Amino acid sequence: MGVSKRHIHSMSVNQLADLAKVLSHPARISILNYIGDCDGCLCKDISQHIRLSQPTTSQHLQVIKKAGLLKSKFEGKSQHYYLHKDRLSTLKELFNNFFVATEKKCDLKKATKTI
Amino acid sequence: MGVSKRHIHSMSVNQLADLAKVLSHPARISILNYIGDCDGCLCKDISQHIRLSQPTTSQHLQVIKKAGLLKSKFEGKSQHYYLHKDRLSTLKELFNNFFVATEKKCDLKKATKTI
DNA sequence: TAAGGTTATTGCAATATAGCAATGTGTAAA
DNA sequence: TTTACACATTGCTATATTGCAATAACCTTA
Repeated sequence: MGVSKRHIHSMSVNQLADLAKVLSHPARISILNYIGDCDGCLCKDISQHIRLSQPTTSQHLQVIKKAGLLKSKFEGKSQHYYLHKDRLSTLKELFNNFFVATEKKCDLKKATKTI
Repeated sequence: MGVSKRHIHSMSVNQLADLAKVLSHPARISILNYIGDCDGCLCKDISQHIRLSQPTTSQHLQVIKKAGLLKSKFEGKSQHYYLHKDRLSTLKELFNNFFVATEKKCDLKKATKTI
């Protein structure tokens, strides 16, 4: 029926897919890159830099933040965005584990074949 | 207008986003997991295992293959799917580089701050 | 050639996503 | 209190994605 059937997949698989989805839009990659360069920057600056409107940028920021990859702090009249470094490390590990596990399976198959 | 504005982003950013998009659906993660366990398996088997219809499974397979993560071979009357290990390694590196670069930026900022 | 098995494609409906203008919300300074 | 600035939310349109039934295409083997 065109509805994504999340429930048939395992927790961990859904979790990885959700995090990949955050990275699946170039604007969100650009935003993460820019905040890395310019820790504590504002939505306005980000939107100018990536050349998308302020509302669009704000929405992307919410998506990234909901996934836990950003922190934000209100200072004066503006919201400052920071990378959530620990969470990024976790994410790095999750992706790495996925690839390593997949590679390992290949190697096991190959080893079994040569016996 | 609701059209994704790829052109405003750099090549490498678009490339990473495209690859993340492949992993952004749980069915595709499950498929990669399963093919890892069962190298050379058939669309029919995969579709039974992940409990999605054969057409749906076939479409996901095309998406993954188009990104270069799968190889396939016709043997007899059936198509056998294999992981493209080299390409997976490249992908692993791409993601890793992204995270490492992002982390490094944070560290540089921190170092500059303490000076 | 016909029959059977496997995969790809097509066509459709339901839902999700991306983008922006307009508007609301909240804070700081005048 | 008013003004000004920054951000979030709402409402909308255009497009993309997900899923399956039906069907086509393809390759074996009888």
